[in-house]
Amino acid sequence: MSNKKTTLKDIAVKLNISTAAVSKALRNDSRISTKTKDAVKKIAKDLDYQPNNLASALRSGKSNLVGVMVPSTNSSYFSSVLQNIEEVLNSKGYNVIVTQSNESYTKECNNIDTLLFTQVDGIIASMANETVDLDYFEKIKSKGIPLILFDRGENDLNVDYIGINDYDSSHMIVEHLVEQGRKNIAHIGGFKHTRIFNNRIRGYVDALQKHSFTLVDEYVSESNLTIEDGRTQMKKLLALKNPPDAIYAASDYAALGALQILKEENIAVPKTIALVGFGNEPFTTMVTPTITTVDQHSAEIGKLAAETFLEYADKKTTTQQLNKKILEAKLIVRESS
Amino acid sequence: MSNKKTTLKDIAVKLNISTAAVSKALRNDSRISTKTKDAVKKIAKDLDYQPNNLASALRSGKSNLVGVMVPSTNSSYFSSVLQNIEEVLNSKGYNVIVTQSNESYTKECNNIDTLLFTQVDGIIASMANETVDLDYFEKIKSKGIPLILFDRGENDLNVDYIGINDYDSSHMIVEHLVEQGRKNIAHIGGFKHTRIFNNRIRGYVDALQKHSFTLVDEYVSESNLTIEDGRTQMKKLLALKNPPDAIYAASDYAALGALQILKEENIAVPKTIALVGFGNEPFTTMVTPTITTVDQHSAEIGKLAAETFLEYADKKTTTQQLNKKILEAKLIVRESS
DNA sequence: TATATTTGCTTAATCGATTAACCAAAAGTA
DNA sequence: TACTTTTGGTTAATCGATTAAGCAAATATA
Repeated sequence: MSNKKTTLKDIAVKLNISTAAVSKALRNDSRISTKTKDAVKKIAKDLDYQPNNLASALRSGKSNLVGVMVPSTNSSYFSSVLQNIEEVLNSKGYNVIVTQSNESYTKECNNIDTLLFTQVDGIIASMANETVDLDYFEKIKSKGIPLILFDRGENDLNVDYIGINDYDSSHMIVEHLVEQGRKNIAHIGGFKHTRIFNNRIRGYVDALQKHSFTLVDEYVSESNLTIEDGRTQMKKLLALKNPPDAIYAASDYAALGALQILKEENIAVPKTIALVGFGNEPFTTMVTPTITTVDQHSAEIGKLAAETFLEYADKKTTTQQLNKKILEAKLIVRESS
Repeated sequence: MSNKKTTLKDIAVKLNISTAAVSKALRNDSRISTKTKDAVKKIAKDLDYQPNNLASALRSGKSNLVGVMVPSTNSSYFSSVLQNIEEVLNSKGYNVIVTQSNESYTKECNNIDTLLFTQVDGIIASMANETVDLDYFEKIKSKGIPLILFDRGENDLNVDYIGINDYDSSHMIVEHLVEQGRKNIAHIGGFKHTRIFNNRIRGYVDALQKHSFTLVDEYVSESNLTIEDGRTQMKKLLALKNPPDAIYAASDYAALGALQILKEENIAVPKTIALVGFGNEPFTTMVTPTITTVDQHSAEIGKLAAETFLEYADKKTTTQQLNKKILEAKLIVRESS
């Protein structure tokens, strides 16, 4: 019908008052009479008035938009984090813009530019695996926009970080496998330059040492931890003259790849080789055998990330520092170990 | 350092020219000298100037923001659609705001309000399962904002729609099962009030008729098609005095639930009972046996949805009508059938 | 009654980028 | 030389909502 958005002016003209009065009436300013307020609200409803966020955002310097950048929304972990961020922020009047980096540094830089261009009030991000150069993230800081990192973070940026204790998680896993009587534990790991994977590797190495196991170099690999990577690394491990009797993969996807190979080779899991993944992806309960894994408290992390942003939300100046909120991960033992 | 965003004015002051000149210089207006342009661009770069999108959006009436609403990002189908929408739109200078309805009608209404409030230039959506009332979607239309539906659409809204041919897909599946010698084919279906599920049910019924099979009422059920629903329905089917020898589930999740029960009951798949899902979720290749399913061309649908929006993007008036783009789904035969 | 206070608005400036309208100086043309 | 055209800008209005400042009328106070 009207095919045109209603503005404050439309209401003002209709009631023959100023737009200022209309604006105040809608925000329940005490200097506007109840009579006028009621009249304004009635017309507003009739005309289906909705405030133009762009205008108020421009005026107030606040867009009420928060940018979230994840490697991919297509993992139950990130999807759940996202959902919780959205929930918390929506309840506080913020909207969320989601962008995916697809683990690409270039895409990540573009996304950051996009978010800054859109005038977001803050950015919550988990870094791409290949990201090493932090210039683009520094750019966010230099514009005075609060930056909250989760999962894949970076100490050197000196901003807030929310994640689990990866180092301890590795200990937990190794401990568990040792308890099961395993002697030769291999680790299909992520790249060392990504802090969380580095921590998992360190945790693995130190836990072995704690139990006086010797570290076999061939037992540790670095990759992107995809299903395909899991398959490749598993094949390599089986080809060793002394193959391991337990595998700890730093992602459920890699664990799944490993499991596929083990099944193809008719190797009994967990009898001959035990398997542990990381991330508690839903498919770990769908396959046979179900895979032992580590839960990363995605919901909690999403909430904490959002709440951390909110702490900065109404301050005019932003000064951030390294402030870590670390949750304890939870080992979920299933059939594969 | 500066902790303050650079504006046109900052550049203008530095060069002692008007902001209008700066604006034109940056957009390569022919009425600005090369010398001035170069000077402006240099300062812009030095000060790390980034245009305030809110201001230009307000002025031009275009936010360059497109809202996307899906039931959930946590499915490979929606995630892939999303990724492709984003890709196409980003390349044309648009940003994407993603919201999830979690299959809730209330959340969907809130999301629509949010998107309208944010002044998006268009909305691409797939409806929640429980949505029956179309008032909120009508609201989008009445504001003159282009609306593109995909997957879960609705003819009565008279807007563009992109999806697969659900009716034909059911035929394909039944055809396939009949070829495998199956006589008693059950259907774990979605709710009839959702058009796509209704079409799948109709396709199933008509295909049975085509092969002169009698329709057994107990063989058809309606549910939300979650894993749990799949388990429940499968149990019911097994409890019948004449259980089916083939299951066609309208979602992979329901198919997975059914498979879990079949395995628990030690029923051979596909020997005793064949199983077909819908959606080609990655886990269908991860379980044992791998599940036969239907691919919905998520990437293609995402691209088409984005391109359809772009057709309206620069027109001042929007008049939409029912305009369907239907892709043929692809049957992917695997071990379960 | 005279002054102070409160009520209920209006006016005008502002946020930052864009653009129509305008103008002075330089260059071109007859 | 006298007029036209082009060049290279400037001024001011605009998008819609918000808000500081102002002001007249109504009400309260002494």
